[in-house]
Amino acid sequence: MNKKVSLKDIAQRVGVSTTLVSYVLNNQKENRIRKDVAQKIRDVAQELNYRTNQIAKSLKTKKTFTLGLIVADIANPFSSSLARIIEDEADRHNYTVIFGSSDENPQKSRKLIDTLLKRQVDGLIIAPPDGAASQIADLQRHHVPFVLIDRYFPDLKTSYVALDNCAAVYAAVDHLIDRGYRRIGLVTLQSSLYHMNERKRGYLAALKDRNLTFHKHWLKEISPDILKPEIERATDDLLAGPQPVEALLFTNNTVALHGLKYLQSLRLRIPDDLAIVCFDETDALDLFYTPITHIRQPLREIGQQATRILLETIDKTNKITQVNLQAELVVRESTSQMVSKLVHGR
Amino acid sequence: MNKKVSLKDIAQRVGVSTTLVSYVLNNQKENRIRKDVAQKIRDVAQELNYRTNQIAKSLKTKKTFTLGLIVADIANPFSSSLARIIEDEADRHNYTVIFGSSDENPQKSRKLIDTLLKRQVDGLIIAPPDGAASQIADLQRHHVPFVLIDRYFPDLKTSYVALDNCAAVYAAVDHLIDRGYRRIGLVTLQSSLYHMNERKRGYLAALKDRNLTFHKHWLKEISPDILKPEIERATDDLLAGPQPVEALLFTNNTVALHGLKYLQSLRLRIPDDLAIVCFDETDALDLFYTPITHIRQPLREIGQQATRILLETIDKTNKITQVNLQAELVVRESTSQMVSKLVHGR
DNA sequence: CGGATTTGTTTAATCGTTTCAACAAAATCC
DNA sequence: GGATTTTGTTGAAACGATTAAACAAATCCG
Repeated sequence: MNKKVSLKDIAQRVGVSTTLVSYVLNNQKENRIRKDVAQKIRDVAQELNYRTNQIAKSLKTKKTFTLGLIVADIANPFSSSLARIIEDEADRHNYTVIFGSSDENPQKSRKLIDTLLKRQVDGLIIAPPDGAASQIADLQRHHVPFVLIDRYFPDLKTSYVALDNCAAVYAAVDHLIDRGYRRIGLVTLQSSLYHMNERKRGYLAALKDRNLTFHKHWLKEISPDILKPEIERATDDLLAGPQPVEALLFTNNTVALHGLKYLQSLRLRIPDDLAIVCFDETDALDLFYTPITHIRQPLREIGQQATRILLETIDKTNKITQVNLQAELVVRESTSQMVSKLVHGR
Repeated sequence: MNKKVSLKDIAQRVGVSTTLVSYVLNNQKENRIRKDVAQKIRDVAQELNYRTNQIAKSLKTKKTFTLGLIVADIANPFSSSLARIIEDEADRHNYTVIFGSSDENPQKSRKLIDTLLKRQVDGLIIAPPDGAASQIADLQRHHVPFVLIDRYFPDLKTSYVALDNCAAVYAAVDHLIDRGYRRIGLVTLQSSLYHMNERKRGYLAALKDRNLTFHKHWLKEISPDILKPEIERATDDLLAGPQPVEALLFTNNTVALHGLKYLQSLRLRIPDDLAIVCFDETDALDLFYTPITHIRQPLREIGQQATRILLETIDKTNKITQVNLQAELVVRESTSQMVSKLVHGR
């Protein structure tokens, strides 16, 4: 690699001090510096193809203009869409983003936080995995600027931008009931994360408020490690017996994807045999033969707000901001008014 | 934010020099340092929750252990899957990744390269957009370690890891012909990027080698800016007239997604009305009602090799490595043996 | 005209590390 | 027992920038 050009090189070439070069290239003390000297410096900088050493600058100024982003898995469209929005929003303020995937694993998350802090990121945007509460509390104790996204810990008074998950699922289940479905199943992930519990809570609350008795075998909690087989078994279960569910709600995009694939392979007709609601919007949903009713998270809003809040926190340390956003229920044909069963069933 | 703990703080607390602390924490001069002093230093470091300031370290050592990654769009599953593989591979060597999306825009790409170099990344992995050849040549001229992925410039002697795109499409078209299809359309992106041309070349070569005359209206080149309407129009075109195409090949995942959505909305039966091959593998494909024959890129291989080559380049400057990988044609039902038309047509 | 002010530039310290060279004290050698 | 080597530690310069303070020269002002 070519020796890199430093302020000193420019200074020598022009015959001035590095201080002066620094002032000129940072547009400081403009009224004090002779125009011709300034121009000369700029010219030489250009000519030598000078590029600020941001590392040196950061060391001195104690600011890296870098944000750390921890998502569950950057390969998951939910994470990567969010990452893209955050990237753009950060860029708008001249920040760049270092990212890492925690794989829902608190050890990895801890290691990532450590790595990012060693690199002196100015702040963190974190989708914390299950079991990361103590790490987050630590961050707070050390006054590291951060914002949680997607998930948060209700016991911890931290900034976050998240969805009102309970309301989101409540609305979806309510909609199913409106459309005539009574036996409604929920396929969700085993997790003690608050946001996942909220989804469960919304489901139960909606059933209760509409006076439907809940049967506990309608609620399937899947181990994230053996997702695919468990989803298939859960689906089989829900559809078996004399009283199969009439509608099914998948509580995130991964579960939905595997679930839909399986339903496809069973040649089930949606919504005639089974109504479907999915959490999260993915390109994939569009390719399913029946357009799928789904819960759309305001990703742009989440990403932008999180970035905005983080940048504010970085600037003036104090204050905590908590944002709860509402999901949108996008109604499609997978939850059309239930007719067939009415005809047959009564 | 709490004042951060530095080597000096530890040194003062223990009553030794920062030099000694540095040696201990970096496991240097182990045989020279008294065991009890070393232990004391480690204890205090732990107690104060010391975290190396990687910025300072990097400034001194001229190594950031950071890779810059430039993809077209991190929100695109192709990019994000690759990003994830690169992240893991980098992590295995204690590197972290800063990323940016170029949106296929050479200005953005130039700006990203600049930003990343200012941050003194040790090397770059780049999927260069159309029109970025000169930027890449510049990098080379300045001996910046980098590897291109997915795309490259045949005129430039740079390291890259890419697919043999010509062979990939050739095999797909060959397969279609084997299965009895004769009128085969190609929907691709307008682009002067070599890899896209190669896809076109593979298509034409396959037709030629099998003695099928090519009709130029079978080849549709879409403007990336107005993707959706143009794909729909192209599809309409290809299916119109007395001699509609019998098979269609979409040359990347975005085109495929929009194309399939549109075919879905037309209620076309795949493969009876039209056989389909898609470039790239996505989760989305699995939800289409007919399993889709597709060209699978060896993403893991691409990401791992690119990272490996980059790290090698960083270590011992010289040598250029060019890797051409073969795609795999995953045959599914969307290209079943053509029967219907045979019956009707003859 | 001479002191005060303004103009244009430089000196030097600093950020938190690393690392070479120096050094005192202890151990070894002849 | 004095010279030499080894052991354990420290001083100081350096990385490439920023920035407060100092300073010389030019200009102003009464």
